Amino acid sequence: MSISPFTTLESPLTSSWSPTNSYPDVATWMSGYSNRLWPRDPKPQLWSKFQVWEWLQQVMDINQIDASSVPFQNFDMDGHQLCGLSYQDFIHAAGSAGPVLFHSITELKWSGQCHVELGHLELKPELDFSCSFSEVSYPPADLDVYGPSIPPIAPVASPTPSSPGEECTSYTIQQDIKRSLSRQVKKHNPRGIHLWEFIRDILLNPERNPGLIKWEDRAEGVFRFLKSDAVAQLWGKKKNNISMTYEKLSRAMRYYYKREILERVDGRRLVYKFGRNARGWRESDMTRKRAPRRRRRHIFQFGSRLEEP
DNA sequence: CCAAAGTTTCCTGCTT
DNA sequence: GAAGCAGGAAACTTTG
Repeated sequence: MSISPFTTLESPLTSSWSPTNSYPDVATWMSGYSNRLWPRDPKPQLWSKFQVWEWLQQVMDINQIDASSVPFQNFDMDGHQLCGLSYQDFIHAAGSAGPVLFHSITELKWSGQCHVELGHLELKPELDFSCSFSEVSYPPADLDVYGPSIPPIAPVASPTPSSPGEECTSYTIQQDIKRSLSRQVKKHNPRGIHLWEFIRDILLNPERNPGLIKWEDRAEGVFRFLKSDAVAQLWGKKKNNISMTYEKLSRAMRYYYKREILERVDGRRLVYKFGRNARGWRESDMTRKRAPRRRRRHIFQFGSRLEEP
């Protein structure tokens, strides 16, 4: 059995997520993935690349931002590099989600241990924040690992302009966050992450994939379930549905054929292939995103977005 | 309240 | 015979 590097991470839910705990390695993995454990190192400057990704995913999950709208590969950096990014860098790297991410990391840098949940932001009533960000889609038991809610953005947000004369006031950041979230949350997204995105994220995160799914043909997007029941349990945990089975999960997968998110792979059990409407799984997507367009202070390229199909 | 999207659940029949 | 696949049908949850 492969032991995930997150064995040391503890979660109050790890021992209770499944009545039988039939997949301890999965449970361990889950403790970091969907139980929303914040990276334990309170100083973001000390985060590993993986912790940066974890932070990224959690900020987007919590604020119900469509994960596919932010190129994770633009954040292929450790915490030190992340903390060096300016407000404009975040805009370039994450587009409309940039203000939210910038605010989150700014809070973490200053507070050392808290993270931002937009539902707790003290926004002016006249801003007409119609979306309910306090309504997170995770069990309340998960929330206590986050620590206290964050104070208002204004006193601590202190963006670093990328160039002289580039002013970023807390007011404009707050406006950006408002606009960003208005755009993001309007997208119809019934229950958070989609199944195919969940599968894709497992495949793209080998560090956290303890032999659940593997690529059969990386270039063609062909993959195979190694532990179908474990993946189903994981998906069920994600959706707060303990009765999820591979049979049900596979039915949902088959619905993707019609939408060309998946293509049929005949004659091979547990094998699927990403279709033309699946985004963000190609290696070429990632390498293209990293190619520098112009000289910047940091080694990563900002500004490109994942292609829409 | 309604419609739509995206599953979830159940089912029958077929294949490996 | 078990496990998986295929797809119809209905129900369900969430969002706009």
